[in-house]
Amino acid sequence: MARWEPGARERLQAAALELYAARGFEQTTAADIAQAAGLTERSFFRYFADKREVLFDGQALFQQGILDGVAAAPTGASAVDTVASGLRAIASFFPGDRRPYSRLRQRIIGAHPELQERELLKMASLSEGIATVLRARGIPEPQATLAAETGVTAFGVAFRQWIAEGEERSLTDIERDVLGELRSLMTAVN
Amino acid sequence: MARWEPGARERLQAAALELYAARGFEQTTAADIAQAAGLTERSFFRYFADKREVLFDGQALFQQGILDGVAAAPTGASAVDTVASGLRAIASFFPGDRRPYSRLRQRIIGAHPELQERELLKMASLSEGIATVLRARGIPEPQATLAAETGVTAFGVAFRQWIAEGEERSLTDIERDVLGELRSLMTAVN
DNA sequence: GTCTATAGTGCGATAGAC
DNA sequence: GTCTATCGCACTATAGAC
Repeated sequence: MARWEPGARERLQAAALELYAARGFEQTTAADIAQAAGLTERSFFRYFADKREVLFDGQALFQQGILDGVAAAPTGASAVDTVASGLRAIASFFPGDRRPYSRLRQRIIGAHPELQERELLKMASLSEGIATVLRARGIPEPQATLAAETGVTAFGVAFRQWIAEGEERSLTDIERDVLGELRSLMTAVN
Repeated sequence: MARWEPGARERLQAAALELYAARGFEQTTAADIAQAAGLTERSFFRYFADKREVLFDGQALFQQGILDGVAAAPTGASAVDTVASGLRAIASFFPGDRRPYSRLRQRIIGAHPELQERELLKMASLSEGIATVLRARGIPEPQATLAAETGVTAFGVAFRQWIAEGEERSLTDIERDVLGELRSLMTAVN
């Protein structure tokens, strides 16, 4: 038998999710998580910079998915349409069968301000990434930042709706509706 | 001479700002700040829940200022106009002579992800507060949340421009421009 | 005001894969 | 032998409990 089982990272993530859900974030020590994953506390911090980061490991992939979708928009598309292309692309990361997991994870994050902080930072980093792509496509400031942040806002609203109890529409459909609402909000004559 | 000088809270804030700017956030301990303010480490944590919070003491007033402005909008105004009323109201919190202070503070926050996290959480709380007022005024979801978050985005963009080097326009003027950009972004025909 | 748990870091040791 | 994952230990600082 090997000295260490493979998949330590995944075991740590799974254990953290479970323990955070069961006892809460603060009531769970890094040592608890490590032990549940068959490792020591020191190893936990080799994989994750801090106790929060263990819940955000998929972020890089998620962000790249959106950025690829943004880059795939036709040249000359408006800023908003370009960002919308990113949102459409990322919807495939959240198929219907992922809803229960997303719900659980979001419930944990929502219950702990420290975790919300981290999530907000990730979203801000995503906005900045999108704005950078937009600028590279010739969209000037402040339009690039406004379009990027507004798009991330729309994604957030759509995502929260997607994991709402009883919701059955796909994330793609919800995104489309939310973007429509946003357009009519801003164009209201009043 | 009094056993303790008045204004302990303010002295702690000033000392923290100075030390964070001089050596960085992580290189500054709570004890350092307390000592610079003539207090003990224990007292620091009596005033502020954690090392970050010392930079966000004005937040409650700031948030209330916006919410008052939102509440002051005429009944029946559109969601976006209602939020814009809040932004206009808060601009008076940032007169021209406050620019140097805001710049310094923002430079410190921008240099430290932990502080950005805290700021983002404060802004999220502000969004939620605005959305709550909008709902109370009869604006349904998801419009309330979209308008609130979009408004906070616009404020953020305007504020960052206001503290940019060389910028001399008032925050009010910049806000108006940013809101105009946002409107034309969303109404672009393309 | 003191006392304590825990987060998170630095560094050296070890044990297996190759 | 090298390389790398993991461990062990010492340590500081935060933050909360008493």
